[in-house]
Amino acid sequence: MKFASSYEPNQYEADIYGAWEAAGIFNPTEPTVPVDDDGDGVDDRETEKNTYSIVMPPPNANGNLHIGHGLTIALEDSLTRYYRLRGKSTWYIPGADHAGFETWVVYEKNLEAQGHTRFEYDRNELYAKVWDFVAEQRGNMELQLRALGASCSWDDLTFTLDENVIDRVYTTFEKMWNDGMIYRGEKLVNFCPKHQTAFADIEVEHADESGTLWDIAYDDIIVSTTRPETLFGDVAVAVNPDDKRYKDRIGKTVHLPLTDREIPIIADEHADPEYGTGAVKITPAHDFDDFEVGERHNLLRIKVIAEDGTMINVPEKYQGLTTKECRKQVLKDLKEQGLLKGEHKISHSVAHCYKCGTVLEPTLKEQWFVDVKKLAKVAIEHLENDEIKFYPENKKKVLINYLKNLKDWNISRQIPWGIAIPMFRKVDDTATDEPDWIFDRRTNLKEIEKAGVKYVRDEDTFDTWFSSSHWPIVCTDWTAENFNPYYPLNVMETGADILFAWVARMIMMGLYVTGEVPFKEVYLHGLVLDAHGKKMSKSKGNVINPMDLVAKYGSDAFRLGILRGRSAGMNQAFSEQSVISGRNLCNKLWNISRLIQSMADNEVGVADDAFFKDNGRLASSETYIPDGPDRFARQGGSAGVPAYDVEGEIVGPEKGMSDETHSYTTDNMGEDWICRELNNCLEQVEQDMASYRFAEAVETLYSTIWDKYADWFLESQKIYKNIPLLKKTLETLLITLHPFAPFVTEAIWQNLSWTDGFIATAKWPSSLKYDPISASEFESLIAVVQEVRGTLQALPGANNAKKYDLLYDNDSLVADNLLLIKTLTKVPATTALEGSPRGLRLALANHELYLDVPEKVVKEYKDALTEKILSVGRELDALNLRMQNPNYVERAPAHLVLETKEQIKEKEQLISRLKSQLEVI
RNA sequence: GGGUGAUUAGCUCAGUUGGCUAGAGCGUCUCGUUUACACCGAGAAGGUCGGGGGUUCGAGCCCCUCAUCACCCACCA
Repeated sequence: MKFASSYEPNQYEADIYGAWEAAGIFNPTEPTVPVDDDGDGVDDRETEKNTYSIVMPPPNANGNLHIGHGLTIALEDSLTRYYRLRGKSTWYIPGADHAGFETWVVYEKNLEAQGHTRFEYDRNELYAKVWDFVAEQRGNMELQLRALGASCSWDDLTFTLDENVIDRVYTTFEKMWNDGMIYRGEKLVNFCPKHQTAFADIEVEHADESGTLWDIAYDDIIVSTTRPETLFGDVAVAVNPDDKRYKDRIGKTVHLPLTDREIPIIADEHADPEYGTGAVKITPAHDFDDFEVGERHNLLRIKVIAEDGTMINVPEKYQGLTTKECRKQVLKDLKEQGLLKGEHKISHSVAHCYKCGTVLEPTLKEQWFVDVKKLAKVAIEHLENDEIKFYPENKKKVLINYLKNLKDWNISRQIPWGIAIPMFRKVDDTATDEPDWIFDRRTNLKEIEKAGVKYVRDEDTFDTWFSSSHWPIVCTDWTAENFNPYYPLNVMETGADILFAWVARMIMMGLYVTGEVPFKEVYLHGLVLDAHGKKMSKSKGNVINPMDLVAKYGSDAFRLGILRGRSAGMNQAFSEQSVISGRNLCNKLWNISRLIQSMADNEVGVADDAFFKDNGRLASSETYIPDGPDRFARQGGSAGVPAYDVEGEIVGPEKGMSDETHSYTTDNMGEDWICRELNNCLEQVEQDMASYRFAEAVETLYSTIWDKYADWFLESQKIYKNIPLLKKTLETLLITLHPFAPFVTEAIWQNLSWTDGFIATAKWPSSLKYDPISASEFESLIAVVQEVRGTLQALPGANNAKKYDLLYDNDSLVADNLLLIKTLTKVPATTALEGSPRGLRLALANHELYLDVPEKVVKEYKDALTEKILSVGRELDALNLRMQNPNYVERAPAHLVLETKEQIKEKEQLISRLKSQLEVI
């Protein structure tokens, strides 16, 4: 007997994971390479796949997992294990992210701490340094994934800087370049002066801040600005074409303060007559709106702020100042000249670097852009064609809406840690016929030569989303030539917060590269918030480390807990209580198994159980038969009735069903009932998994295991001991729970004396056979037991259960199950009533049951009885009211009306019985 | 300004196409140490489902409206 009295996860988890991994059960069974048995050079496989593929959103290679990863793994691994048990060739592909910018920020901080800067090294040196830095840290997160039980195929781990990834990205880029979808443009980009890199729009964080709006006189026209220092870059003043105040001035010029330049007054819709003075200065090189105005009016772009945040192209006096210093100086000078006409406090939103919080500077830069129009259009078509199903559903609409308004995508980043952009610029001016830029994969070289012309490498790297958008393609090793049963993926599971950044781009890229959508379904999870529903953040100090929880309560408890109460796309608070409840369930299941194992150990023989004989594990002797008539008590049947299938049809004349694992029969109501409940549970879990309702699946399992299996079935089996059925039903529960709680179910499986192999690769259970009539009669018995218990506890005094006998009269359900009822209610005796009724009648419509309580106690119970009659009366009134409504009788479904009628009859009967009891008192 | 979601028990949340007395976990209260489990067992209290209106025989669920909260996108000279 190996079962300890409680389940200690730490004793098992690491060993179990190690055993799984060593056995290679996480690897897919269906090959990715073509199968060509007949040698005709064509892949023999059908296109219909018996595969299940899912990729892991790659966690940062050199980081630790946070609670969001914990949720991710709980979701993805539950799916993976579920489909593995369902017999699919399952491929859960793990990944590690070089996390371009994130890692770079951490590394640069390190570098600075050592008194160095990035400018001391060239790109190749920096790349190598970061590579080593990451290599040192790497492995932590992979260990943590194992601790969470992720059943991923480790041999196939994909790192975002793997050669095949870079290869694929270059191939796509080349294709886009040739298709004319890549262009180099000088545009305004959000630039972080601290990190010296540009961002995509999507990476920018906006925050409302208070600022100052200054009114400055450009001759007689007053303009308002929050950034006076940019006035040196002004090239026009814009007014609204409909603004009567300035109508006559359009086309004229004004003098730009602090300079000797004249700038034109132009008419543009951008100027809002309602805002400020209605006149706005135009600085195309340093403001997004002004950039567009500049494009419309063909204005010059004068860059006055350098990338390091200092002033350039300005009068000597201001040259080299930081923007902050310059603003101060400009304001001072304007004031002195009497040109500063006013200032107002305003609130406006300011763009910040999402990493360091520095205010981003709109900066004119030459960058590589992807023309996304075609990509977005194709993606929208496929989305509208319903080729991808979204959970939650509404995200599809949100995504389409985003794609419709998508602007060209800046893919250049000025960070060494990333995939180099494979473009080279011509330096040899003499070869004027050659294009200025050429594509070449030799990015390890600073300089290349082609047809006698020299080119130098672009020093930028790709936006990580450009390469990540290939994730389903590179992870599954998709190629144009071969059939790949794993592409498209069955599902893409990831955070709702990266719907635009990642999911949208994977769809566009998948379609562009493969012509197919990259996945069939998308499940998006929300944020895991702290216990009070607040975002977790380091600064708030409310971050919860998933590894702490795993260490404290076990991996399964964490998984069960984090899945509980969570639904697709919703941000939801994390509750440690749920984890504790998960831990309790694991322990409960452990003890259930312990009990069943001990029953099996003490079992004294099941003659026809071939399985055990074959295994030679069991010493046979006699069947245990308890006292009393209970052994084969089944209403409407007797021992050895034929087995029934789910619909209640007799499927075989013989007692006993042959099953792959065990022969079992159901011999009493409780056994039929638990089979029915387990079938319901199975069906429910299957439906829930198909529709990604993880929390509901867990909930169903929890209540089936605890409230049904343990509380009623196992309690009843303390009398009956139907060992083959106990084994069969336990296995059913274990396998069904395995996707969510892999460790404890495996630990039990390995401890049970009769099981073989790993539960992780067991066969998903099929439904159990039972007698449905008998099953529903067990519910009557439950109702009887509950009424007895409830009444006993409501009686005055303590320990009533042990004081009063239960009397029954003319009640076959009770008469046939005396021992069971006695055991479950703990009454001292269950006795047939002789003579006239006495004691307290139980509030059950269809049963003649009394508690043998003395007169005095019955009288003390009078108030409770009166209250009971009143409450049943209220229910009866509601039912009668319903029946009195002719529309209900006519229009509601017949079965509902019938049900109502029956209920009325039942309540009336109950009331009359209780009333007669009251009269006696 | 555009959009999305939320509002159900003390707390965190379920509640699939409308159907009977709205559920769970944790918490609270009462009782119980019967050798599977105190990480336990039995019982109980606790909700006019954010407000208002509508459709329907019937609304937590559908429609309209208001309120509050959260998030996303755009803009803010």
